[in-house]
Amino acid sequence: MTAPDPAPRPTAKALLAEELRERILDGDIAPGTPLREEELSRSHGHSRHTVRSALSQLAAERLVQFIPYRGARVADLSDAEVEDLQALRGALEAEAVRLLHERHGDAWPDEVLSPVRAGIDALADAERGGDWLDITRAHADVHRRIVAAAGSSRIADSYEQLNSETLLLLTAVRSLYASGALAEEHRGYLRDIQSGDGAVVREHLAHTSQLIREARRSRS
Amino acid sequence: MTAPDPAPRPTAKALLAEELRERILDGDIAPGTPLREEELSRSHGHSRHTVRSALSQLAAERLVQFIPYRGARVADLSDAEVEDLQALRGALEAEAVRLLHERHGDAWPDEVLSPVRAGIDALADAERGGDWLDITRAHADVHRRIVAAAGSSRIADSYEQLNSETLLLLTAVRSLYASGALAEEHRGYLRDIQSGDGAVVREHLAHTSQLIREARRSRS
DNA sequence: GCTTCCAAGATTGTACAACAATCTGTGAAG
DNA sequence: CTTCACAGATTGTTGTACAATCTTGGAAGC
Repeated sequence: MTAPDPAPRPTAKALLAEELRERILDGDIAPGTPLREEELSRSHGHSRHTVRSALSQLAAERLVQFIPYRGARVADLSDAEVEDLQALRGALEAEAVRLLHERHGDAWPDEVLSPVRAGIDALADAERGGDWLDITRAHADVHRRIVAAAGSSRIADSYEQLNSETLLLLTAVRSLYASGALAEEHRGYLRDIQSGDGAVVREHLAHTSQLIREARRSRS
Repeated sequence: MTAPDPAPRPTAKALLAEELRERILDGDIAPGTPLREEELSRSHGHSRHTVRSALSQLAAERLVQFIPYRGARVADLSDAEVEDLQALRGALEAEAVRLLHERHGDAWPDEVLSPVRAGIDALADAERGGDWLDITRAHADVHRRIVAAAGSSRIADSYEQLNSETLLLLTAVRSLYASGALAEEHRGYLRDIQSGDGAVVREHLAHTSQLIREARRSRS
């Protein structure tokens, strides 16, 4: 009996997509920037065909927008779309929390809480480190771990996608949290969601949305 | 001021994807069937490149599974994956219902209810017609309209995707509902969800899941 | 001066062909 | 009966070419 595909060899398309995704999420390529096939082809040493598949892969992940005969550009979300995105994230995270409560009641076991706590510890480290990108990713990771704990791989997958998009829209924002109190805030959040109440999730996200909105405003 | 892209001309890739999607959802091509690039290329008169992009588009929609060097085949969901899929659908529809309740209270206005009622009427027609495929699609459409009414295009999009997948897994099942009482059942459902209670949604979906599970069992 | 329209240039979409990389099945060797 | 190697099948990637479409700059008309 063999394990089911632990590591399917990466194709050139996948590698290229990975590299571009990385650069986009690092803010190396700003939202709205056109991604020219010919240019990427030259700079990355792949054929235009391969570039095209990598781009359409990223388009499927919504990191780039692809319009026929007009090419691909790094996605640039409107305020309304940001709002919508957060609503969707809320729906998934609230459902994850509800499932966890349904299964474990008001006091979740360590096997559930531990990974999340580890994520929060990593977030605390990142905050001490002070690098904004690290903090953002550590923050996203805390939420991802909460959703993953619910055990629905499908919900976790969808959430993962959205996380990626959220990271993207945060690239334009360089200093969301001045305080450095994120880790502490999330310890409280982890305590509160054990009630299984979706309203707690939505309130938390609404707070984040608010910060994002302000940050975007101050920068346009 | 021009309207924002009402109808971007369809590319060959999009047309081919559309055609394949249609055939897959109609049950014309059974789950598990391999989709050979060369063969599709010949039979549809497109280059292998075009076939490949169409296939990877469908893979992004999860209608086909794509494994490097092994090709694409029509997706075939395990029971666990079906369960997971329903959980995700539940999360989205419950959130849509919650949003609608938040906005409209316990008695939703006609502008919200009308499209859904129209969908239910269409479902009733389909039931009278007796064609199983029509019934399934009309049923899916009722739920889609409920989610769409919530006004979050992002949630609606995600739900649409899942609907497509659900339709796919139903292709293997030819007689879910013997009764022909679907339309009536959904009039009741539409009444009940106006309370905004997600539990109503989950219960309804659980019922559907149960039927799907039995139907799959009796056929393997 | 301003708008309208057209013609290059730029960019993407699709095709054909070829070869490399990888999987799969079949039969020989043990 | 199992293991292994090899040939055939299939996918991954590249190169090139051309068609389809968008974009831009400027000429013509008001």
